[in-house]
Amino acid sequence: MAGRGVTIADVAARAGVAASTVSYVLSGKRSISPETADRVMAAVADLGYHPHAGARSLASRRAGVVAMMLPLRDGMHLPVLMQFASGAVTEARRHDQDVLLMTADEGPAGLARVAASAIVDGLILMDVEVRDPRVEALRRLGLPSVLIGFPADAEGLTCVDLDFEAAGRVCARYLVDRGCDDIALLGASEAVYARRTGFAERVREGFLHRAGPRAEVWPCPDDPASVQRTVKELLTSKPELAGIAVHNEPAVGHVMHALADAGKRVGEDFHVVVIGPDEVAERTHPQLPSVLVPAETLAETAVRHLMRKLDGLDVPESTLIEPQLTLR
Amino acid sequence: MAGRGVTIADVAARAGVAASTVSYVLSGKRSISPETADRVMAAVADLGYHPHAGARSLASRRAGVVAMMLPLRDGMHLPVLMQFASGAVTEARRHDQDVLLMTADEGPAGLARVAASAIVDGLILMDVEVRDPRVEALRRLGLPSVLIGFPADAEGLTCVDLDFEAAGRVCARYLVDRGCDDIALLGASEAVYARRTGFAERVREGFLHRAGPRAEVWPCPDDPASVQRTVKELLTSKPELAGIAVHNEPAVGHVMHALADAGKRVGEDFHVVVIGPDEVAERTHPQLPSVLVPAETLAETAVRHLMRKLDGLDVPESTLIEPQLTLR
DNA sequence: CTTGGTCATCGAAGCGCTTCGACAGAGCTC
DNA sequence: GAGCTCTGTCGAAGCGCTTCGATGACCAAG
Repeated sequence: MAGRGVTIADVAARAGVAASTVSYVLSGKRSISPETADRVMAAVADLGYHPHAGARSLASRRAGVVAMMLPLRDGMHLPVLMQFASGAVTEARRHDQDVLLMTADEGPAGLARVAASAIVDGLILMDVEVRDPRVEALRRLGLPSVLIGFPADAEGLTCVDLDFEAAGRVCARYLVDRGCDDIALLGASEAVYARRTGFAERVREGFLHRAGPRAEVWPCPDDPASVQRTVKELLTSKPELAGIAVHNEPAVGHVMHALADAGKRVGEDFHVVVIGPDEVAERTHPQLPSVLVPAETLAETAVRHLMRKLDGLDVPESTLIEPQLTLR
Repeated sequence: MAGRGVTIADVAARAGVAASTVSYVLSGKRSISPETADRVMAAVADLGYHPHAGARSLASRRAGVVAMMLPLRDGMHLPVLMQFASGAVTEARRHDQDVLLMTADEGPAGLARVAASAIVDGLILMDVEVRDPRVEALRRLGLPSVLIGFPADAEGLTCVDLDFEAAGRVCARYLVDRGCDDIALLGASEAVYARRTGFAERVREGFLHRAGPRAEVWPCPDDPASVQRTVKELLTSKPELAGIAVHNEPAVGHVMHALADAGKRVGEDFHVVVIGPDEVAERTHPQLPSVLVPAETLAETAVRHLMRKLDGLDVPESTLIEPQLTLR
């Protein structure tokens, strides 16, 4: 069936038209009579014709492929990345595009390569950091792109991310709604802030904004001992503390232990809410409510924005995805 | 710098040679004098030239891209998939190839599409099942490919997978070496067997082969209650039981609880070894030794085999990766 | 000195597609 | 019924590369 090397000429011959007519039927760029179009489509189906991607890209200067650069090396939470990749591919296919997978370690040179070789039409850059050398390269290359995350200078770029400030607000509200007056946000470790300033601050602002005057924010390292100590100090300094939001993935388990040690019964006389992946919140006992990074939604939004850019439409420079609180 | 649209003609002009000469310098397919080659390479560097992927693919009938079809939808352990993807991209880049990401839900039609459009030269199919419609499509299309996993009829295909029989042996040996006489393998739930018969049996055979006559294999569902019951029955039926291997990811945590309830102190008077991802074995207390699916190695091997096939070299039809036991 | 053989390079053809301009024929208008 | 404008279709050019055959330069052998 779908023979090797069915060309547009074969389709044209079978339908009794010129190759250009086949092209126009397929692209819809000129009006074609319904009868001709039907015959062409029938020939396409009969022969199992698919345009040669290289030829198409050469002639039309559109590859039909977008690149996705993921930080595969370290750091990011693997399942989240996978969800992201999955969402991006699915959405891209809806637009008849394929997705080329790149790793962040190819860096700016990798971007230059794909741009110059015209192997992709555009690019989605995952996990953008505040000072990211790739961003500068992107500007220079003029390759249409969408970033996940916000670099220091986002001027002229299209960025998508979770609305972390809203996430902070949502967590505060969750605790307040449960009658907690004294609450705290247990923040991330220094390492995280170092890489991506901004997003931690935004959580904190959202949290404080929505919480009462007796809310506090405590930074927190993530090794067991430090968490234990931090929680103990926190409880001592605020004896009325009734709820905390944890924005520090690796610390969540330790926090739960520390609270148990202090005699707090989470879910009853004490409330905890997590900002992080589902797995983290599900692994505790009891399971915790959480606000997660909505990887699929981010990916879909990013792809959709990129498609619009490729079509010459405009898109907002900055898009913030509304956080969702999952109760458990 | 890397201007938009630097062509081979630009490079040729700058180096004072014909375009074909540039091509030959770059591909090494004809001998070129060192002086000329140097001049050409200098021009390439100066102009930031990268060949147009589409043009190259059209002229040479080689896209320089391989597809990787992942089961993004469900089932498989996400982190493992991600490691796999990462390993594949890294290895592919070493061979100057890019990787196109596809999802398994495109099915046979997706394979037909990428084959006919010549967008990729070859394909890596992840998580192949015993009866997999994609395998048939693959045969029909004649697209060079490497499968991860073994379908029912692997004749003429190139397959790579973990050597599950060896994994079973390794686990048995671990327990035997620790002086356990009575040991058991706690197997997977029915659902897993239904999809991919074969690999569970192989673990079992390896286990029994290496273990003493008093070893047993117990199948086990993975909900908490069933695990609890299964473990209890197991301990009753074999009072001398001193170690078990668990080949059932979701059950591991429950097994540990059941053992604790029964008064067994794992790591001291009782031994447990896991066949599964690192995360599963690290999440328990104490952490357990485990044999993991070596995703990166599998990916690298698969890509390497595919490259050889694309170069017309031959590769073994079946490759089994040696399992590694990680002590903790 | 011819002849034959390498070696390094060139020019042209062609890969399969899109796109542009051209052009018949149909349907208007006046 | 002459002059329009539209519509639907065709043919040819050209996208940037690889590859094949040809060619000149040079050298060794006869």
